[in-house]
Amino acid sequence: MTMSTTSPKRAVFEEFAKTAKCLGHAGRIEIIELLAQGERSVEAVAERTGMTVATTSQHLQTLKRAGLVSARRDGKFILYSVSGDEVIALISALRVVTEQHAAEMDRIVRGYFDKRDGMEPVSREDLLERARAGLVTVLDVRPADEYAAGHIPGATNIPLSELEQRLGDLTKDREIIAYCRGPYCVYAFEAVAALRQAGFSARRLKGGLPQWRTAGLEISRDLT
Amino acid sequence: MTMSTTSPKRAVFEEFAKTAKCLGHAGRIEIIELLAQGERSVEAVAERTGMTVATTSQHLQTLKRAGLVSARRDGKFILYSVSGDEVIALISALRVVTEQHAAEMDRIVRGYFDKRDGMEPVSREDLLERARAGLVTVLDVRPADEYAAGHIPGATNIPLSELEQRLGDLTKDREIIAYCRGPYCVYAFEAVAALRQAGFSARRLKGGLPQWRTAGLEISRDLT
DNA sequence: CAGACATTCAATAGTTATGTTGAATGTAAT
DNA sequence: ATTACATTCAACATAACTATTGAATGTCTG
Repeated sequence: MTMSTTSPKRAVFEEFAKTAKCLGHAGRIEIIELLAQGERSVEAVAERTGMTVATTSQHLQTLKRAGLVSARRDGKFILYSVSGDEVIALISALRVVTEQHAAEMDRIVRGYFDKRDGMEPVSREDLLERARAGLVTVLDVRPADEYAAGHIPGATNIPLSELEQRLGDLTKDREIIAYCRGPYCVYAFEAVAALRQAGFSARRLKGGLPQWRTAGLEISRDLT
Repeated sequence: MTMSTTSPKRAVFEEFAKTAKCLGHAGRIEIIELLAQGERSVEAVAERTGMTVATTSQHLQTLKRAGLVSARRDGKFILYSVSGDEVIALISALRVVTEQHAAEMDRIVRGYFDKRDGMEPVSREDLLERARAGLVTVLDVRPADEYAAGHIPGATNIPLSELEQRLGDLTKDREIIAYCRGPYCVYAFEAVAALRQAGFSARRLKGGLPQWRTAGLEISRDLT
């Protein structure tokens, strides 16, 4: 029953492996997470990640070959972006598995950040209780239009793309709880990482707005 | 703003990359898909994949180190199994991205199998119509207990683990449409691949039983 | 305890990935 | 055209991964 090395089945697995191999490099994952926030030029990516332009370009081409990112030309620049939501779902799944299973993860995160709060998300019940008591800032990091279409009551909206510039809008007095679209969305993860690096105490809501809605909890809406 | 090479952010990405690197090898992906069907000994995996026992053992240890598979001792044997459903979701996400984006994929699959039908799933509507006309065999490849708890009317149940031995139960006269738990379940993919290799005409249902249920379609149940 | 067997370890050679260099495209302005 | 600039290419040294071999470990059976 065992086929030769070039059995069709093996060839298919080989393709899967090629995709995975692309993600087997910290720099490339960082690039994808960056591009998940919006399209960027090679130089912009290089600057943000600290890699040289040539190296960045090569990584971007590797990602493009695997179909994970797409490129378009705009004048002198070539703008890269992630190819689709499935790619975001993929690295989210990667994140979930890594966080669940790699015990080292916890040690690294806890070593650098606050001892008490790791990457564990906050439950909806906890959020409601503490928000009512005024103990936390609820932060919606989705784009403004999605926020307008419906958000958790009392939540502040700062899209992830503007977070860095608007850190001054936030207070360090209360813990910040960030949320985005759902368990397969990276925005909240990114926001928490950025906020902690900036000295804030931050965690993310378990799930996202769709799950909040499903749980039958209240939603605010901006009238147009 | 650019931190040194050992910034906490980079360290986190490094962990993600470690997990992904594990999947960057066709043999290891094949192992995971095998173990997704049930726990197996090193030798059993080696035999099925055609790798030597030593090589298989090393791959299994790599997977274990990354938390993707777990091991337990049973007498002389060490039985490996996937660590959890998140792992299955991860490789399913990998599969989705690869199938969507890697153009090569199609060429490989179409080259080996029937020209007309690739990997595109069959819609619920198509399935219903053609099943009523007696044009297709609907195949439920989930474990027997899940089948008993609810299945598509008229579906035949052959759990994936028994499929190879029970190929004789199926007819080559009609196309076979396989389904399992849902878009994040690998069973149907596996079944279609196996059936095609055995000379059957086979495709998979888009989604799975939960989606069927959600769409408000009829479900049969075995009485206990 | 001795033998059989499943699995793992250690060392090695061949292969592949990575990041750096400096040069080569290709596009937009002068 | 010529210049400036963003990106890519090509080639190399270094590092990491892979499969093989034969030996070592640990568990059951008689």
